[in-house]
Amino acid sequence: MFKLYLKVMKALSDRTRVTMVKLLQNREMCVCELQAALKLAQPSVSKQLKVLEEAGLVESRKEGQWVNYRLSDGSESIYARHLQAVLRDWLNDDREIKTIVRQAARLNRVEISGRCQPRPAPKIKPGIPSGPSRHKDA
Amino acid sequence: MFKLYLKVMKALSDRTRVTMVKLLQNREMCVCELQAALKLAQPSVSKQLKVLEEAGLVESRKEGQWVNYRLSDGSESIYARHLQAVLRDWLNDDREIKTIVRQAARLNRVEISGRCQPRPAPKIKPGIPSGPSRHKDA
DNA sequence: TGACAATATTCCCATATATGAATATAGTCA
DNA sequence: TGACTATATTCATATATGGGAATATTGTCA
Repeated sequence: MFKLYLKVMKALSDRTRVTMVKLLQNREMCVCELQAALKLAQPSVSKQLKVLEEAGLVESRKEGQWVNYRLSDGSESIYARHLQAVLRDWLNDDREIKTIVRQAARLNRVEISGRCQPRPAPKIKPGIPSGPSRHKDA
Repeated sequence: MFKLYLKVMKALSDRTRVTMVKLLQNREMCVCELQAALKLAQPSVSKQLKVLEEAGLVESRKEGQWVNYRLSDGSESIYARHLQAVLRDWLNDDREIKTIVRQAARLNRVEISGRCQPRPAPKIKPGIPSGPSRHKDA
């Protein structure tokens, strides 16, 4: 009980995670979209989503190659349910939140595709100098 | 706004501090009583109280040699006010909380006085072997 | 099947945080 | 004033936490 309370409260005591919740209040989003919205490394996004998930605050659902995250209904605990509810009203006028939410509204996973992971030119094995130039900036 | 929210949430995301709030829901308590109830070192208690105070969750008031802490009315922010309110209902059935709160009900600062700080025999200056045995176990 | 994209996991590092010991401060009382 | 008590602050330390790089995993598609 105490542990569950602490898990939910801690999950919602971090800037990144709360921003995620505020984003998900508008619509379901995949990791890649959240990453673009939050401007963080992909592993960071995945990890924070896991924290939220373990606190019973979000749920995930696979859709093709994507994993969509959405707010859970809070059935996990009164803490999750209650805080989900109040967070609908809180922080809506915060400048930082507003900016990110507004920008995220335009985000589209198809647009993001292909540049979601600007990987460092996937290891070219020595001896095979085949394709050095990827569609890095096209 | 976001910062204020985070301050309140973080303040209430720690086991010790939440327990303090639950204790203070019953009555005003001095540092020394809280220390006895929580079985922590005195500096730890003072520091956590400061965190709660800066989040607008508790207030302090001097009374003679004591400093009494009580819950604030939450006028600092909607976050403080709201969480104060829900915390009245939450965790009341938690075993840990119940035990501590029950024990604290019997606490009395006068009883505690004199053994609140079982200090390590306050530095006897060399050359003055006057009083070696204090009322350590009486 | 093989290349690639999206996501998760592991590992490492920098920072934050909770705690206690030592110490400082402030008030009380004889 | 001086000893003592309650509280606050400073300092050091162990642990927790958030972030990214590298890597693993999984699914899609040609």
